[in-house]
Amino acid sequence: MRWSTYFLPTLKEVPVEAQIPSHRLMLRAGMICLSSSGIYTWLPFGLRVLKNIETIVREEQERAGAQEVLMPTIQSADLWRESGRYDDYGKEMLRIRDRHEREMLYGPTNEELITDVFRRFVKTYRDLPKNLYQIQWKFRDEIRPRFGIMRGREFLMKDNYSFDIDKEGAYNSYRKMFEAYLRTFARLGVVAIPVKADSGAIGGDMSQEFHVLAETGESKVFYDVAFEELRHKDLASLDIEKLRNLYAAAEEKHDPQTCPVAPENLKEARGIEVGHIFYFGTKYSEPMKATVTGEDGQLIPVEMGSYGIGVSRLVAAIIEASHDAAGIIWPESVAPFCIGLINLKVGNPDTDKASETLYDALQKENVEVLYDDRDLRAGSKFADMDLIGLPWQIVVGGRSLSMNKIEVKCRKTGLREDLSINEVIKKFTKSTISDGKCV
RNA sequence: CGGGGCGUAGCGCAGCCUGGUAGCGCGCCUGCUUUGGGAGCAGGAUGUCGGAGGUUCGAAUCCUCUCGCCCCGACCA
Repeated sequence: MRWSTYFLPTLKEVPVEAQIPSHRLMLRAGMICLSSSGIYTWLPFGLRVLKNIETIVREEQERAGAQEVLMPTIQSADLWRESGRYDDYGKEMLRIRDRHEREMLYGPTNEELITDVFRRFVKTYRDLPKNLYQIQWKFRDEIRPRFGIMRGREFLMKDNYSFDIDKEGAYNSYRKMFEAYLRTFARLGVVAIPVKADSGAIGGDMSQEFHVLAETGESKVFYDVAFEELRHKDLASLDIEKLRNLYAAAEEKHDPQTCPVAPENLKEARGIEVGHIFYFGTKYSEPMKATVTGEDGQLIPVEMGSYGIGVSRLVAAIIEASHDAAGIIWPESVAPFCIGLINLKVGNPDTDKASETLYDALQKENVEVLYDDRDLRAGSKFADMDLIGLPWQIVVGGRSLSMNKIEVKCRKTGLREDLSINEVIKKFTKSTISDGKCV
């Protein structure tokens, strides 16, 4: 992509309304713009990140055996009356009427809908277990939206629902999701700690929240220091069993008296909730009559669990966990582009030629490159590139080019090296996988 | 919903108290000079002062209403 033609409106000055780093940086990096309170338009650069996260979440859901569906955003109030939640949910639920004065709502979550889908088709224990997921926009009419996308009213969420014949099956589904979540967050480049938590309005007795550690997190969490190894482990070496048994708890659930972790191994931090998994048994299947015939011929309400990942919130959470004074530092797995190619002297035949050669070669190799071909001063281009946080910067300028070298800078470490054009191409094509992400 | 704050050029702000017909920085346009970390000089464009009503000879400024946004609290992926 050539920056000169790309819709990427960066801001030099910090917008006043934004208080936390992710909100400021998302506005300054031209990722989102406010439409109305808690509701945002995703601009091209931000949308690329959102899509990248979505892809990883989707891949890990499929790997764990869940199947994708897409349910409507607008739902009928009748279904919610069946579960009893139409009256319970309160003002967070956006209620609307259609032209026939029928009561509708914009879904804040989808247990009722999925239970309805399930009960229509599944009648026997032989068809269990099932696990269905979707990635869909939700709306919760928060009393006070804040922190940009972090706490918006409209948000993109992956939600899935497991159906099992008995409690043991349900726990098994739960465990699979636990593992899928650890894998998902690890791939997204963040450390997410699974903490015991209240299951809130949705109900149930087995429930964990996944929190990305960041100073601006909304809740306080306590956890075993061993979780910090997550940061340094690759996927293959994740020891799920060990992680499942480590201690972590939200502030409300943490009791220093009974905590099994020695004080010197107990860490305290703030976290951003990006995922929530819980088992809730027959809370919906019973009132909504989602039953199957068991081996003995009796009707049994199915055992359910539900599992959420805040996809749009993750964009902000990742930035909270990965930025510096100059801007965003994208983990490579979610970066909107792998490389930012800066031509410092647009119009100069030598830098133009070298830049175009690199741009073409990398594109041919399927590496995602944002080529800054704008005719601006060096300082602005460096500042913009640091702000938008692409993992690698390739700088083509007179200084190094006079020695037939190109400068390559790692955004995260700040380390630079001078390479020949061919070495640059080799460096990035060798480490590239098919979808254009650097490894 | 309760408490506080703010809406003036694309962005960040001053002007408001004490009414006299709108300004600064950045950005934008033109030209020249500059060219590896948000350039310099010269010239230029841009505002129904959030909206409606009122007071007044005269309102960005005073009064009333209204809309929007932000912050603190209870609530939440």
